[in-house]
Amino acid sequence: MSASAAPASQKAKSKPALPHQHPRRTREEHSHEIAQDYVEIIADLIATTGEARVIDVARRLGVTHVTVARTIKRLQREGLVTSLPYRSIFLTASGQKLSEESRRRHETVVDFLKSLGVPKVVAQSDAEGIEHHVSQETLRAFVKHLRQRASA
Amino acid sequence: MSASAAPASQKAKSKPALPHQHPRRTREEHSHEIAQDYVEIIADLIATTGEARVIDVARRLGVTHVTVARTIKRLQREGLVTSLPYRSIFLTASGQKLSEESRRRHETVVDFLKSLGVPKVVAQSDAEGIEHHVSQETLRAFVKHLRQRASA
DNA sequence: TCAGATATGTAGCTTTGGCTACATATTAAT
DNA sequence: ATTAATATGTAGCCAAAGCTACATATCTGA
Repeated sequence: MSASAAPASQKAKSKPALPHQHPRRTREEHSHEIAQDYVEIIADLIATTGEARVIDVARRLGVTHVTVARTIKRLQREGLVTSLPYRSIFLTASGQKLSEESRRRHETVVDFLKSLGVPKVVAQSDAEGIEHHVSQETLRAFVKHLRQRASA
Repeated sequence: MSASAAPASQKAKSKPALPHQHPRRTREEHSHEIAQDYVEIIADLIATTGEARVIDVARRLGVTHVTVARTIKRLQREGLVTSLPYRSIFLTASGQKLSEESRRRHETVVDFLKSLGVPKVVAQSDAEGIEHHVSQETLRAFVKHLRQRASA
């Protein structure tokens, strides 16, 4: 066997230097997903309980307060939240914006899945993972589908 | 302001000790997603070029060969692949199984998105992220939708 | 008020998934 | 058969996200 393989169907030569079809699941993407989860949760906590505390976020995510505290620092660095020692967490303008976008997207995905007959609980659960990977185009397709359903 | 917040709507007291609604995006889940990506790519490389080399996997993922080599070691530890120094990578029985499941699921998601009118390229791209978060139930709903479409 | 409960912070460890730089093996070509 | 190109491996760095253990601050209730 050669290092480059003797291509069967593909093309012919060794390394056609294919442009990597997808940079994809980079570390960065992942941490951005986490950022979205955080701002979504923070916004929700503020809306429903009046404020967002580290411990609440931790409970929601099922991680320890230490993890949350450290991540909050990162989000602060990135300008999404503000926080002071022993105080509750606030969203900056851009954090607000991101949380709203995320929430809207999240809801669309949930509604869409439910419209397919997926049980509510499952839809909510799946949406949390799916929402981060739905492009504008796909989201629009979801909305279109929902509208068709609605008008039918 | 109290540490526990004065709940508005939620319930009442401070920390109702809500069971964390979702363990979710744990580190483990993430590395499992990566495992699936790897076995999918490895299976595809074997199918299309005859063998899977570290460098090919690296090109497909858009990462360096070092990252791939280390991850392959992990997958080997986990019993999904076998590999020997300077040799190509093989899937174990369970690696095979996982790759097939992943591929099937991937294809279903792509077909489903396309059936919604999402452009092929976008569907493929989105599917890569979405496929890891689609539960059995949701997948079944996708299939059902596809069948209805087909018979319509 | 002050003591106990709860929340937050800090130190430090682990694994994972990125990377560069450099060494070595393998393959391919002359 | 050597050499040059390519692939693989190793060492070691980084950041993120998880953890436990322990210290400190804040809040609440008696």
